[in-house]
Amino acid sequence: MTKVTSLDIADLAGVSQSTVSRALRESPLVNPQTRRRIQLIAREHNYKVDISASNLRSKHSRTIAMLVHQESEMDSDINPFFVSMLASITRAAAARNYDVLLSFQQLSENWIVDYQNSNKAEGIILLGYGGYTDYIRKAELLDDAHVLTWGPVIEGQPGHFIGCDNRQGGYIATRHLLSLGHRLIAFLGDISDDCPEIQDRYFGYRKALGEAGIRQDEALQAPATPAERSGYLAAQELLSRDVEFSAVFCSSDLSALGAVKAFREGKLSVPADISVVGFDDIPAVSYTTPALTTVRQNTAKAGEIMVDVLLRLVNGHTVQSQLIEPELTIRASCRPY
Amino acid sequence: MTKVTSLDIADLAGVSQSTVSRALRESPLVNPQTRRRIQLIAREHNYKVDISASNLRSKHSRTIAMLVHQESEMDSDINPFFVSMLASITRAAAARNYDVLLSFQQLSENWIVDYQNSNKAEGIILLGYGGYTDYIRKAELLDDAHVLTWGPVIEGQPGHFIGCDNRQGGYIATRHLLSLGHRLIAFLGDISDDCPEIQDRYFGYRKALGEAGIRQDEALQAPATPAERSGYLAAQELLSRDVEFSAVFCSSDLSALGAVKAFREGKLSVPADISVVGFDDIPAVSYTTPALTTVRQNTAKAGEIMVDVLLRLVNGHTVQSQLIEPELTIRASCRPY
DNA sequence: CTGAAAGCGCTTACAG
DNA sequence: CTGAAAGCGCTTACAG
Repeated sequence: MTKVTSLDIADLAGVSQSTVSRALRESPLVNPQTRRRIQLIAREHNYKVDISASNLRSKHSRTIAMLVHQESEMDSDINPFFVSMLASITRAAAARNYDVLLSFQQLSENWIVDYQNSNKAEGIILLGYGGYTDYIRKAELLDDAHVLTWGPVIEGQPGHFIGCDNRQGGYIATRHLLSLGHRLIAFLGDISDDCPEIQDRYFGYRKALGEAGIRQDEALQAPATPAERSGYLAAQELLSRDVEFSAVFCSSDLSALGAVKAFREGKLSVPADISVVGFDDIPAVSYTTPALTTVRQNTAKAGEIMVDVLLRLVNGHTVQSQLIEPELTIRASCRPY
Repeated sequence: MTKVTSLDIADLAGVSQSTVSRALRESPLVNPQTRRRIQLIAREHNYKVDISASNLRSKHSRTIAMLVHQESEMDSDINPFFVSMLASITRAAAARNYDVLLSFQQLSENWIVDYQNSNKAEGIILLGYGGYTDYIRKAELLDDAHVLTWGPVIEGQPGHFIGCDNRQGGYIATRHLLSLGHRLIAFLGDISDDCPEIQDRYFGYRKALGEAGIRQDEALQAPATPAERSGYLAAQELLSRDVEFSAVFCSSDLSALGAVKAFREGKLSVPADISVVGFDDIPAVSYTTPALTTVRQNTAKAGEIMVDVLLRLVNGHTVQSQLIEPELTIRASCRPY
C-alpha cells in the first residue's frame, strides 16, 4: 500500500492540491462545503498531512523538547513533582497542538544546538536543573536560545525561568504553624547556595518567625535533600540533638514523608506530638496517614504557563521570568499546640 | 541571522552539496580527509542537518512515540515503575539515535493513525495499558501498525507485547517465603480477568504453594490495586478477618508499602511479626525501613528490549512477544518463621 | 571518490 | 474562493 498524499485526496475530491492543503488547515479561504467534503474524504482514507513536508515548508516544527535532568545514568528515581510537571507540560503542549520530545540527560551546549538548529524543536524546557544554577549561568547560549527553565528566579540571572514563589511558600507554611500556637518550629532542608529554591523557602520561614518575634534557633535546622531517606535521617539528627520543638516545616514532601517515619519510630505521633508541613503537594501525600499538610505548587497551572511563555519566547516576544503563587493545603498533619 | 544550510557548508568547503550531505552522514564514499574537513566546518558554524528536510527525503523520522495511559486528566500520580520504564526507553532510544515523542492520554485509533500516517513517529510504545486488554483486543489496527505494548503476553492475542514473566515472579516470591519456613502466606492483589498481569503473579503464588503441599486459603487473599492506599486498606481488611498468616506477597511495591504501614499501625512489626515481599522494585523501596524484599523487573533491560523489538517491527521483521525474567531482590522485610 | 539533478510532500505568495 | 507554480533543504540514484 502506497502512501496517500494530498494529491490523491485532491484527485478524489476533484479539486487542486492547494485547496486540499488549505481545507485541512481550516483556512477560511476555502468554501465551507468544499472544506467539509475534503476533510471527510481525507478521514475516510486515513490521510494525514506529512509532518516532515509540512515542517520543512512552513519552517515550524510545532514541537518542544523537554530535558529532564538526571544526575546519573542509573538513577531512575525522579521526584514525583517533576513527573507531574512533565505530564502537565505535555498536556498543555498538546492542547496547543504541540508535540513534546523527551530526553533525560545532562544539559550540554551541544544538545541545545542540536535541537534548535536541526529544527527538531522550536524551544526547550529544562526540568530538575535546580542545583545547576552555576552551569546555566555560564551558558550564554541560553539567552538567545529558546530555553525555559523551571527553577529559582534570581535577580540579574541570564536565561528565562519560571518557578514557585518559594519565599512566600515558606512564609505561609510557617505562618500556619504559628497560627496554631507553635513557637518552636524546626526547618528541614539544604540552605546552601547550591539550592536557591530551598534557601528561599528558608527565608520565608525566617521572615514569619521574625514577624512573630521568635529568634530562630540554629539547632532547629537540619539539612535534607528532597528524598524520603534524607528527611528520615535529618529528623533523626534533629531528635538526637535533644532540642525541643513541636513542629517541623519540611522543604519538600519527600523529606516530610521520611521525617514522619523517623518520628514514628521515635515513638512520637504526628500530629499529636509533632506537627509537620511539607512542600510540593505530590500526589502521594494526600493518601498517607496522616495526610500531609503541605504547600501546593500547582503543576497543572505551572505547565500551562511554561508552555505559554516558551511559545511567546519562540515567537520573538520578550518574556519575563515569573513566579507562581503557592497555596497552603491543609490536611491532617498539624494540630494546635 | 539567516539559516545555515548544507549549501553554505558546501561553499565554505569548496565541495558540492551532495558531498556535504554524505560527509555528515559518515558515508564511506567520501574521502576521509574531506569528510573530516567538512565536519569541522559544519561544527564551527553550528550547522545541523535540517531534520524535516532529511525526514521528508529519506522517509524516516528516527522518532518513536511513547503513549502513557492516564485514567483521568487530573491524575498525575503515575506509578514509579512506569516512570522508570519511560526513562529507560528514552535512553535506549537515544542510544540508537532515535528521538522520543511523549504523550499522556487514552489510546484511540485516531491517535495511532495520526502518529503513523503523519510520519511523526515510526512506531509507538504503549505504557500502562494493563487494564485495557479488551480495548486493545478490539483494535485490529494494532496488528499492522507498529505498536508495542508493555503488558501481559496472552496466547493468541493480536498486537505485540513485551512483559515480565509474572507467573515466574509470583513463583519465586512465594518460594522465597516458603524457604524461610512460612506456611500461611497471604496474597494482596486484584486477581480478576481485568488484570492479567496480577493474575499471573497469583498463579505463580498458587503454583509454589501447591508444590509445597499447601492448600490455598481464600481468606488469605485480598484485592488491591498498585497503589499505597489500596495496599493499606487491603492489609487492614486482612487483619480484620482474623485469619492467621505470617507472610504476605504483595503484587506491587506500592501496595506493599501501604500494607507495611497498616501492619505497623496494627502493632505488628515487619519483618518480626510479618514478612512482606513486593513486586516491581521501584526505586523507593530500597530506602524504606525495612528495605523491601521484592521481585525486580529490570526496567533498563526492558527498555532496551522494547526499543529493539519496536525497531525490528518498524523494519518489517516479524517479532515475537517476549517475556523478561524477573529476579528476586532480597532486602530486609522477611525473616524465617 | 565526487557532482549534477531529481524529487520527497507539503505551504504559500501570486494571479485570477 | 480556487489553481498553477515555486521552493523549503535535504538524500540518493545516476553518471563519471
